[in-house]
Amino acid sequence: MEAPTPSRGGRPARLSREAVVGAARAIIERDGVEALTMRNVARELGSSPMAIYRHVRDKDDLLVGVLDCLAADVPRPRFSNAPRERVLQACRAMHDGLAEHDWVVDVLAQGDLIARTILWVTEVIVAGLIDCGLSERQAADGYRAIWQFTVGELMIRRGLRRTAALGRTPFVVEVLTSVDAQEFPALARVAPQWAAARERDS
Amino acid sequence: MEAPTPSRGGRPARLSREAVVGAARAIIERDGVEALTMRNVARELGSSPMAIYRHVRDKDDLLVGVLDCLAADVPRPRFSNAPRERVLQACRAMHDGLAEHDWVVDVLAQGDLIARTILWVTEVIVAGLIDCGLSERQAADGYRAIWQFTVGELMIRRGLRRTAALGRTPFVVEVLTSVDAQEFPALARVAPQWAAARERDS
DNA sequence: ACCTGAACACCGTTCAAGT
DNA sequence: ACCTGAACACCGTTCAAGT
Repeated sequence: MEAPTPSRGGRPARLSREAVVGAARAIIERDGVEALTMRNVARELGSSPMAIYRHVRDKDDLLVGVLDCLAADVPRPRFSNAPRERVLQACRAMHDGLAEHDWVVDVLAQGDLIARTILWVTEVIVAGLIDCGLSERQAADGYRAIWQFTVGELMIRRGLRRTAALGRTPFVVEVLTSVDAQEFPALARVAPQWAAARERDS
Repeated sequence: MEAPTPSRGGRPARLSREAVVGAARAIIERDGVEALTMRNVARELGSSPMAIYRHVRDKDDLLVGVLDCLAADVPRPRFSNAPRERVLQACRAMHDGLAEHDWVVDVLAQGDLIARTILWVTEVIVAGLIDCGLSERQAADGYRAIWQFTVGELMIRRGLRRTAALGRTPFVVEVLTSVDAQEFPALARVAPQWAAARERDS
């Protein structure tokens, strides 16, 4: 999984999976996910596009690599003694870790992925829920709900960021605030509330 | 917005926005979103790729068109008298309407979008929440939470479907069930629970 | 063993020209 | 006014060849 082979003889490797993933991450953080192309990674490394395929199976594999090395950077908080508080801390760590790089939802949308390097968060959450008195089944369901909520939040936040980056007022806000009071009285009443888009955890 | 112009003289139109959107929808439902290319739409209509741009601004605009005509098909349930029940009915309508075409999360991930033809669902939910005694602010927040939860569910479901379509067991399930009991005791305990992936509403 | 160059089969979109 | 053809600037990836 790390080096392609123990490298017995032959031409010495100039690239490595680590280097390729690193270059990909640099590109994403500098120019956004949409700038991540195999050809750009190659340019970043000063090599031909095809050299990359020696160290990474395909673009998806590369993306998982970046995801994994990102997850490794999520800071591990000093956990409280109270189980309930511990769960919240872990949720916050997960949420903040992901929110920092909101492009991950693009990857998440692609397929079901999980970074092994972040399993400790899952462990803390599930353990905390059990310590709160939940059954194993309830804990599993609880984790699923938390994950679902988090993914939803990331996705919405990303959409809003995108249009914000374009300098336009979000399409959703525009539609919801300019609603016809005759047709949609309740929506018209709450219209002023939408602008106050705050951020919260689970 | 509908026809490009009232069409005063000149060459008669063979295509229309309606036809283009219809072809796009047919392609998506037959072959999946990844098959939706401008060139494929053109082929479906027996025209040149560029003819399409006369009726649709760009690919995003086309996608919004499909989304809108899909939303128009969401059936409107006979609503209960109890406000709480009404909210649940509307949530279910929204969820089921979206779940039927799970590719919409791809579009949602692209940017913040909303189909005007489905605002009635939003109206019912917000009105119902207010009737339940929530303040306008609470109702707005409540709707946001429901939407977030729904989007998260769709996204996860889509990821699982994708890998299921490939015939593989989901990556997430694989990782979570093969976890090291030493390192992650709580995860090992709940491991048997993950397989039972059921479906629920908010 | 590792890397390169040329090539394949695609994209979305612009632009000038036809009818 | 509507449509077409050719072209541009891209993609990810395969394959045969170089070192």
